[in-house]
Amino acid sequence: MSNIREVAELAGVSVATVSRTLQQPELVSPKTRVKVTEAIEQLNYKPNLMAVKFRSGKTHNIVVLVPTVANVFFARVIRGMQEAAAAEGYSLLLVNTMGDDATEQNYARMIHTSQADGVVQLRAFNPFNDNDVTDEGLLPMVNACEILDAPKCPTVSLDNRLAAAAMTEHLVELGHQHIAMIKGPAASPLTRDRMLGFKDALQAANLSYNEELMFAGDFTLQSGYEAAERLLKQNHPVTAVVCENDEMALGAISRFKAAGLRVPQDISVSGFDNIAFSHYSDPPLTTIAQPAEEFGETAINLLIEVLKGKAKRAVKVILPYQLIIRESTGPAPAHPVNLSEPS
Amino acid sequence: MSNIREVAELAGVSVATVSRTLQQPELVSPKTRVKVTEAIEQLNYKPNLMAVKFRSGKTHNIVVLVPTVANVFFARVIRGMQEAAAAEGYSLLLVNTMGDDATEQNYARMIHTSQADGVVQLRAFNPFNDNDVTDEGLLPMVNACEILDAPKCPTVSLDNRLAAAAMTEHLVELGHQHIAMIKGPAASPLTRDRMLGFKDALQAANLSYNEELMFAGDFTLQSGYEAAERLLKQNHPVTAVVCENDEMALGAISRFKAAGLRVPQDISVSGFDNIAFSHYSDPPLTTIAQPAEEFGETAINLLIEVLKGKAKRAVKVILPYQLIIRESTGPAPAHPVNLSEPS
DNA sequence: ATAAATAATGTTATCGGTTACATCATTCCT
DNA sequence: AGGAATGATGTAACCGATAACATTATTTAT
Repeated sequence: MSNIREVAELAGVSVATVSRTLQQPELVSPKTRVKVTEAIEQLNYKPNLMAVKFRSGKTHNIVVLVPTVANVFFARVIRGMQEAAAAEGYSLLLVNTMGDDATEQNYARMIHTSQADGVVQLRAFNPFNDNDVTDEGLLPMVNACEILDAPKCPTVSLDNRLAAAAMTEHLVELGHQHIAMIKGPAASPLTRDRMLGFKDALQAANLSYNEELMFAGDFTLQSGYEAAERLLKQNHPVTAVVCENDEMALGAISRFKAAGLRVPQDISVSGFDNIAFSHYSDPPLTTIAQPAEEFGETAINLLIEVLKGKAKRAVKVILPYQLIIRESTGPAPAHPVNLSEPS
Repeated sequence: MSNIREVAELAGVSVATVSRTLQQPELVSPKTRVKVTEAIEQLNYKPNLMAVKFRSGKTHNIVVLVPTVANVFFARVIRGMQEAAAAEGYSLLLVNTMGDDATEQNYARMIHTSQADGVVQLRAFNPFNDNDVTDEGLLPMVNACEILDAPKCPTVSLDNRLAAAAMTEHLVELGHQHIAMIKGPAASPLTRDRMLGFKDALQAANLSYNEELMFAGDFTLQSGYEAAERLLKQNHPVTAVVCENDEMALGAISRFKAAGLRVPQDISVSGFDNIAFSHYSDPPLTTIAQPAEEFGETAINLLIEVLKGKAKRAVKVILPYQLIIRESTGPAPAHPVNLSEPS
C-alpha cells in the first residue's frame, strides 16, 4: 500500500504539495497538480483515512442505537439516515441494542474513545452522563422517534398524542363506544403519549376510560397476538382496538380471526406506523403513517449541526402524521358479538 | 481529553509503562500497575482508539453490504452478525446498498482507505477487483445468503436448489399438477438455484415445465402482488404457486384474495424464509425456514479467520433448511376454479 | 531596477498511541 | 564475588497524514 511520501517522491514534490493537491487544489499550480495526479494514478494511491481521522480528530462516524433492526419502521428510518449521512460524508455504525441500557452506554462510549463523533438514539434513554455536554450545553446526540422528556439534545418526533387522538376519534365517529388499546411497554414515553391521546379523544366524546381495556405488548407481532388473547378472555363488549403499532395490530387481527371474529364487521383494529405489510394484510390495516425516512434524515442533519457547533439549543422537530383509513376499521356493530371463546 | 503522556506523568512512569499496563499488565510490577491504574482513574483517561487503530493498522471494522435493511430476513442475519462481531471485538458498518453495484464498490473501497478490515457481502456481486486478494489468494470478504458462482472468498449459503425442490415436492404430493413460480430477478444465482430445484421436482414427478408459468418479482410485497396479477391474466389452470420468498408470497396471497380466490382451497401458495409475519398471515404461510442468525454468525466468524490469515481456502458452508408446513398449502382442488377475473 | 506583494512549494512538528531496543535492577547460580 | 539470566522500566522511532511556518519563485507596483 503506497503512502503520501511515495507519491511525493514519484511526483518530485513534497508531501505537503500532495496533501494540498487533494485537499485544496486551488493552492497548487496546474502543472504540479497534473504531476501529482499522475503519480497518484500510477501508484494507485488511496489516502489512509484512519490516519486522516486520527490526525483531524474527526471520525465522521455516527453511532446509531437501534432498539431492533428487525423492526420494519426502524428499517425505513435507517434508510433515511443513511442517505443523509452519505450526503455529508458520514458513515453510520448501526447497533442493534435490544433496548439494553448497558449496551447503549457501552456504544455511546465510542464518543470518548474517538471512534465516533455523535450518536443517534431511537429510544427514550440517555446513554451519556450529563457532564458529556458540548460547549453549547448539548450532548453529541440526537434523539428521534421515541424521545426523552427533558433531553439535552435535539429531538425529532411525531405528535403521538395528537395522532392517537385522531385515530381514536376516527373510531368514535364510526360509532364505537367500547374501545380497547394494545399499548407498548409502560416505561416508554411514546406509549404514554399515545395513551394520553387515546384518553383525550374518549373524553372529548364523553366516553369513559376503562383501565381494564388497556393491554400491554412490546411492539412485536407475537405480543399483539397475546394481548388480543387476554382481551378475549376479559369478555368486555369491545368493538374496536387501537394498537400502538402495526405489528401488534396484525398480531391481534390474527388472534381475532382465530377466534372466529371478522375484522372489521365484529371488531375494528387500527395500527400505527404504516409498514409495508399493513397494505397487504387481510383486511388492509387502518393506520397512522409516519414519515420514517424523514425521521432519519432530519436526525442526521440535526446531529451534524450539533457536531459542527452550529446548533445553539436543543430544537424539537415535530413531523406530521397522516391518518390512513383502510379496511380494518368499520362501523360499530349494532349488536356486538360475544368476544369470549369457549375454551 | 487526557492522553497517555499525562497519565504517565501523573503516575511518574513512562508512556511505555502505561501502554503496557493496559495491553500486557503481566509485564508490569504490581506496585506500578496500581500507580498507573490510579492515574488513569483520576484523569478519567480513555485511550484514543482511532490512534490505536491507525498505529496497529487494524480497524476492527467490518463493512456489511446489505441489499436492503428493510428486508426482515436480512434483519435477522444482521442480528446474528452483530453478536458474533461483538464477541470478537469487531464493529459493523452496515450499508444499505439498494443492490447498486457502484455503491457496493464504493464501500468496499473502505478496505483500501484503511477504514475497515473486511467485507460481508449479502448479494452475488464481487465489489472488489481480483487483484485485491490476500496472501492466501482470498478476498477480505465473506459472501453469504446469495452467493457468487466462483467466489474468491468463503461463502455461507443454503442449498437453495434442494430446498425449492422439497417445497415443490410437497405441493406435488398434495396432488398439484399445474404449479407456477414467482421468482426473483433473473440475474440472481439464488433465483436460478431455486428455479432449478423447482424444475428438478417437476421432472421427478413427470410434470411438464412451462415457461409461461414463471413470473419475476424483486422480493418485495408489491412485486408479489403484481406477479400474481399477471398470473391471473394468463388464465392457466394453476392450482399452486411457489414463491421465492415470503414477502412475495404474502403479496400474491393478497392479490388472489382480492380476486375472490380462497387460499389454499382454490390455490396453494408457498414462501421462502419464514419471516415473523408468515406465522401471523391469513392463512399462515407454508415456507422454508432458514437459520438467518446463523448465516450472520457464520459469515462473521469466517471473515475473522480470513482477516487473521487463518483461512487457507475459500470454504463453502451450507446451512440446513427446514420445510415448515402451515395452512397456505393444501390438496389440489378436484375442479380447479377459473382464475381469470372479469375485468 | 528594486522593493513589495503574492503565489507556490518545502520543512517539520504533531496527533496518541505501540513497540523494538536500550538500560538498569534484581535474583540466581557456581 | 562475579557473571548470567531474568524482570522492570525507559527512550525514541514510527504509523500516515495535516498544517503552521519558512522559504523560494513569480508577479506587480513604483
